[in-house]
Amino acid sequence: MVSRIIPVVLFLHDNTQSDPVVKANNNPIVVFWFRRDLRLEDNKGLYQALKSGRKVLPLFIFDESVIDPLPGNDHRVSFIYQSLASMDESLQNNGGGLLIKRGKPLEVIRELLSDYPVEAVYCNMDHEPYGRKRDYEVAGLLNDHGIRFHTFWDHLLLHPEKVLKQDGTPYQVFTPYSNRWKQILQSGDLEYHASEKLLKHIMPEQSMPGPEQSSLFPDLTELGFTWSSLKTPSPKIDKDLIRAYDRLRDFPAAEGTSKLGVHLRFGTLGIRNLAKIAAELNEVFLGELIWREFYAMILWYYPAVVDQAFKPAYDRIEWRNNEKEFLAWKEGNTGYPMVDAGMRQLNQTGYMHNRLRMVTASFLTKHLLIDWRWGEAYFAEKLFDYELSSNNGGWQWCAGSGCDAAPYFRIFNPYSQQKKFDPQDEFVKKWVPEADSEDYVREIVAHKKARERCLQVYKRALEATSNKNGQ
DNA sequence: TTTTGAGTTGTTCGA
DNA sequence: GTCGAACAACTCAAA
Repeated sequence: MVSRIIPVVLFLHDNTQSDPVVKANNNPIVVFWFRRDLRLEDNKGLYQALKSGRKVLPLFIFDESVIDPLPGNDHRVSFIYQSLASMDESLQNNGGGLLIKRGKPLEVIRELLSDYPVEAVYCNMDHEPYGRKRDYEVAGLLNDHGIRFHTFWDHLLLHPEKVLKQDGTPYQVFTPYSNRWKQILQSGDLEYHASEKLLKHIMPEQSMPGPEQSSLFPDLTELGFTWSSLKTPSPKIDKDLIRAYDRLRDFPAAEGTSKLGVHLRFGTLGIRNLAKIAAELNEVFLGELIWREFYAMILWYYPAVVDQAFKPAYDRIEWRNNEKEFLAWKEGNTGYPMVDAGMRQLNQTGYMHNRLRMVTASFLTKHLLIDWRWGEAYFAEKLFDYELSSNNGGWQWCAGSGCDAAPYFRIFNPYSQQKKFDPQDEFVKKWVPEADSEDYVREIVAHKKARERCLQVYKRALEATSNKNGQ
């Protein structure tokens, strides 16, 4: 396996007392750019900005290239908007406010530089390819203006470059990664950054230029969106749930999972505090947080996994990709109660229980032989807590194509899964009430036949590859 | 350098 | 009903 390592550009400066290029008749300010860290508490980059000795202009940009393709009532946009509004309220109480813009980040920031005497821009780093490219370009722009760009590692606990094998290369197997990760974590990194205590350094709202004050914070409709009707899971950390996580997490009817993914994804909950609690209360729960870091690390070092199998051999699988069957899967009409229950939960709530994510993903890739990329894209569209690295890692794990993936002959039996993890049919009945009746749709494929077909197709693809490589 | 043990979440078959 | 082995072979990680 050839490592496809892309160059890393870091701007980790602690020295904020540099010589700024500022406009003559104005006091220089610094900008804090919120992205996926939508909270005022324990926000590392914000903390550093507030400690810079300058007034801080808090900024959020609705990135057109991200939100334009989304449907008008996208629940994630509503969630972001709501989170911004809540931060804005707190900032108002401190005499400031949040500046909201819609556009292309590079252009918005270029414009900002002409409106404000910006001395430096602060933000927390992004681990995804798009965000890294965006920040690289912004860094270039700021550099051209002699403006410093201070970025901090906040979204994840450990930077991918901190958890490496002894030979300096990244891990590809979870368990040793996890062991090393825990080892390193013990030596710190959970420090609290009390950004919320420093809000007096926020720029007073009256000194923000603009035609009208109200234009600083536009309505959701002005941004081209309407409110989503879906419910937002609470960001509250439920300690009892975390204590019981290893016992209850596999039973979807038990609601034994935290549903905090969405808050980690948008940063409405800080990872440091959660990891601290997890480390104290439940090893298995902590393990899930480490999986999140593991897949982020994989995406960091192997960005090609976004559209390629981590194990190239798996890109030779002859997917059937039947559109009708894909539609039946999406709508939760496969005739397999466990699969349909999961898909309907996703469609109706924007969430799917982890156990069901595996069952439905295994069914799509192995029973229906539909390309994992199709399923991944559908989850990306629907999941409230969608995060590229975790979603991609999970799908490639299920399809067998990922690093440290499930062996391809491990094909979930939807009925065994139901019997084991929903023994009273509680979850299934909730989402597929007609499952027992004659109205229920017939099985789209017979399990045994589909299983054998999958084993054949996978085997053929993998043999073909090893032959081609001359063994 | 070589060796060795191990690797998220499962299923099926036959004794 | 229960239990262990087979399923496939490979690559990783560390000693």
